[in-house]
Amino acid sequence: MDITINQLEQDLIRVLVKIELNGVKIDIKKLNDVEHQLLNRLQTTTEKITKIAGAEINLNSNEQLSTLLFEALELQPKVTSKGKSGLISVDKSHLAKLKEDHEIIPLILDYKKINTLLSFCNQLKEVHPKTGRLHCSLNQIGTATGRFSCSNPNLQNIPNVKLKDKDSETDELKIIASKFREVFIVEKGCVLIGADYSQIELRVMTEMSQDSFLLHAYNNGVDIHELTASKVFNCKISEVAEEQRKIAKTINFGLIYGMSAGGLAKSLTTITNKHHSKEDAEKMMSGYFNEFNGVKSCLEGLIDYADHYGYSKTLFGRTRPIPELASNDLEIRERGKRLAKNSPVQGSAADIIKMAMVNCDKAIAEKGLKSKMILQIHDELLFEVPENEVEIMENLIKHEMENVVRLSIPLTIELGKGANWAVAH
DNA sequence: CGTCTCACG
DNA sequence: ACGTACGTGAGACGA
Repeated sequence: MDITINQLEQDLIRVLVKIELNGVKIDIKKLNDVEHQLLNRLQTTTEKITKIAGAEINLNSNEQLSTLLFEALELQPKVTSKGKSGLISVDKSHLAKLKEDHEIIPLILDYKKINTLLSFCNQLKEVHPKTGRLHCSLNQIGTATGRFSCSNPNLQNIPNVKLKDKDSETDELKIIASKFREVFIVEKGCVLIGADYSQIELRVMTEMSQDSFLLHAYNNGVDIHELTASKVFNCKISEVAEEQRKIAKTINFGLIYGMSAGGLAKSLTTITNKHHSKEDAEKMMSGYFNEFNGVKSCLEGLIDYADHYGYSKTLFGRTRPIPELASNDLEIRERGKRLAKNSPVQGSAADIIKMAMVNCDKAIAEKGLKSKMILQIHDELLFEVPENEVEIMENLIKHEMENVVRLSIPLTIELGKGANWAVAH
């Protein structure tokens, strides 16, 4: 491991200790209110389901659920995809396909949703008796790529639901789900500031590849998904249709994941609601790599590097062993290639925000400010800021995060503030 | 303790 | 012919 990464992780320890000790303030009253609503809905939903099913059934058991749907109610599964256990999948994407086939399906989907939301209520209730705040563990060596993981409770997977106008009266569960980030509040006299890096992983990809189209786009404020669409569909940027941009966005995501034609096809099918074959996806990918040839050679180079050394490396020297590349099993080697492509991207982004955390902490201390860093969510930092420090902190955060490293393209952040996490995001 | 499901980036 | 992307944690089930 590179010495600068070792130093970074060393410096970071103090920052993480502070974040964990600071904790996050929780609006217990609002949380209880949300829980109450969920419990009510759980009861009515369960009653309806038992009535239709005609018997008590444990909906948390996929086995029992599968028996009910495909044997007792004789529903025809649309896709008979089975996991290792040989059971027909009954996850929400599969259930959604059966929505029209039986009145019980929407109820089951609701039940599952309510259950997961209740689990978040349970986790968030565990505020510390002395501080009255919620203290998670940020696990510094929690992941293979260099990110943190977060546990007890995991505050990096709190539902992030934004309501559109049309949802405001129809989908009650969605409305309840949207409350979860409102529960994250700050002390009286403080403001919550959230700052997240804009497309940091695609920017890292741009830096690593030095692809001329990507460099140009990020240096000139061109919408990256529109650019991608114009290249893949061979049209002018101004002529890109909404759906084409959506597809391009999926391609850009896939790029970061080390996409395969099959994976892209499935994802395209889901987001467009239209079937896309593996061949479709293959065409789009070759179209993409034809244009963005800097990206193409970069990805090939990443595989060669990991193949040669047995590990991948980020822009700043963080390594990840990839023994999968030496496997005799073709599938495992394919996975190794995806890891070799993804890890440097995800890892470099992690390096960048970790450096920014150290710098923000240092700047806050040097200026003798009372503001506190309270959470990191991969590409986002949250701060609890006294009202009289808001302006100085906005400038400080923006400056430290955007200038933490000098790349060929700018790093930009989006900053929001308010009484809770929902409005600060 | 492995598997499945689902929440996040 | 088949399923199908990267990184996590929590919680339930069932062997």
